[in-house]
Amino acid sequence: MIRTHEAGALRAEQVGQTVTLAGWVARRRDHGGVTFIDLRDASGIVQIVFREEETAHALRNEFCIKVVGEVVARTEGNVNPNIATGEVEVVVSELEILNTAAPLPFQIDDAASHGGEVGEEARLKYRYLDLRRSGPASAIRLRSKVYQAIREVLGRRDFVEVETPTLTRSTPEGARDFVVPARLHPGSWYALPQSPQLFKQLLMVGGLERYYQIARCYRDEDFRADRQPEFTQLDIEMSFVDQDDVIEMMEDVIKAMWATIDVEVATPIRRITYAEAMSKYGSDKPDLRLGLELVECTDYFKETPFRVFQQYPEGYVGAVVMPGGGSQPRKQLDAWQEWAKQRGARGLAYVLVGEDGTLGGPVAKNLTETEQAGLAAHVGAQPGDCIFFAAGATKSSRALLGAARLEIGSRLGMLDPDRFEFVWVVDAPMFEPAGDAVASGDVAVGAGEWTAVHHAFTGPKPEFLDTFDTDPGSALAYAYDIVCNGSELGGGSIRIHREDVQKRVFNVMGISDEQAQEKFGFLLDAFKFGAPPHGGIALGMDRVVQHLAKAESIREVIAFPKSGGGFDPLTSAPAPITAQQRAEAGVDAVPTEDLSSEG
RNA sequence: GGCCCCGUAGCGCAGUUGGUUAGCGCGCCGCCCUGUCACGGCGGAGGCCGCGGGUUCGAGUCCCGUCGGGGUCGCCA
Repeated sequence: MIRTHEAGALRAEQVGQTVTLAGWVARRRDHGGVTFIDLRDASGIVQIVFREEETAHALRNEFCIKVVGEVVARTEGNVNPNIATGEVEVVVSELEILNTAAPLPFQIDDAASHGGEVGEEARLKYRYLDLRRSGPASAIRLRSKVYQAIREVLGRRDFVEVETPTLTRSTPEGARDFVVPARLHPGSWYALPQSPQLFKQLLMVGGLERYYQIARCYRDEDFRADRQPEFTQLDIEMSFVDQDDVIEMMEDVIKAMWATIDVEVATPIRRITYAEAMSKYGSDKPDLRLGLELVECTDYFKETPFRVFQQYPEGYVGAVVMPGGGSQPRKQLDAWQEWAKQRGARGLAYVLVGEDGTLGGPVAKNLTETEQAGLAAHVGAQPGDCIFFAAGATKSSRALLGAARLEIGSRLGMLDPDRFEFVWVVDAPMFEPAGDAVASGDVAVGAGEWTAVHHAFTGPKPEFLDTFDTDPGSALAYAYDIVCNGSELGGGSIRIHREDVQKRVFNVMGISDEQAQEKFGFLLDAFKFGAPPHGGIALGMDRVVQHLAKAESIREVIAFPKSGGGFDPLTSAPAPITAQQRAEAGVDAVPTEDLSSEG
């Protein structure tokens, strides 16, 4: 080793020792006769002192240096309590510049942040410099700790870590695939996996029984704050298990992951049904740090003269209360209307509850006296509150109220970032009408009236085994999602392990036997050979670590993330290729048959 | 694909109802300084105001387009 000690590890115990340190110049304070430099390495910072004028003068920020010197105690009054090594300093006797540094595109030292936060564009372009900063560095280190925790738990439980192909064929998650030309088969393409879904099921057929993988997955979809085109899943599959077994195992993993930030997750984690989540929170991933349940009002306004609320019995009227919202100025209430319009709603009806209990706002006068009299009690509003309403189609109205609920929570500062509220959302429907979910036919799996809510390999709950194809609308899936603070960390299901059941599911989705054989023949074949009952789960690790790091974006917890449009600001990928590369890759091969109509 | 916000010095930002020489902080360069730790002092360099067009006597500022970034809805189970 070039060094004998780590800079951040020096304490009073080392006083008197001669040490060799190596690291970066974090900051310098040149007094002419004496120069102080904060030397930074991965372990932290220590102040080193140069007594001779000449040596230190040439040093600049982020020079990589090696020094030999004696650890001395700082005199009283010179101790710096702000750093871990503040009781000592190293008096340098030898300096070696290992590498100089060009002027920096932005400042690295934490203390320099008073010059302003560094923009993300600059940070990502010079991510290797960004990673020298304490915040980004600790996020990446946290991620590593979390992975270790996962491997410890799953190793202890006899899970087998298996790698699956990343050059594979298009799988049916429903997102757009990234594709890779196959040089040896011009006109044919690999797809990058959206998840190892099919492979992990095949591993169960293969008798592995307990599999996991920290797997890179790829989906060619538009960007969001919590999405990247390549992302990482903790992918798990188990044989001979029930929903409760998967959940129990996952809770153990979650406990271990949150223990890395010294948070104890209480288990068992509560469970709510999909139906309950939708009706109470207007979301399939409710944020339970917040009470503020939606209140169904369809019946309440059964005979209302107010046209907007005349939804009984087919439509929906619901409400959510904003505590203390009754005193919002008109301007703010108008802003809510804008907010709702941006979400595609016509507006957001509201009623203000006065301090004396009388109702105000433009909607109130349209309600009957009886309706007015009982309203506050029905929705649980107190004097001084504001009641927001949505009316119309159930799904979109609840979604609007659910979003309003979160907006209220965030405006009122009710979403404590240090709290973690977990919940399992279970009993989701197996299918939804295809028209609901599928706007663009190119990503639709199957051409039927129904599409899988989870994915096509999710089994029905046992009680729907006989009826799921005759009455797809009411069948519940044997699936579960783990949600934390309104963010879906992951989900899974008990899979179909029988060929006949799988074919019936494909049929509901409008996938013919021939098409199924063409796309998933290898899976159906596998099921013929004593496939065990199995199920599993996948967690989005970028989101998990984002939560643990309390980061604003998943980009913060990815070493080299992409920016909008899938562009990598560091390498400038994607980039054009040469004509020769095109020719060799077979990108321009003319397909002999057109598969576009198959879906 | 729709909508919203942002592009001004290396970085973070300000720039008034359009007005003549575009500022501030940090950083950078030089000199000074023996106890600083956000060291300090003096001096200095550094700008196609994202790009293209338009309006105007005059555009960083207004209009149109375009590119880049961020967010959001669609989409992503």
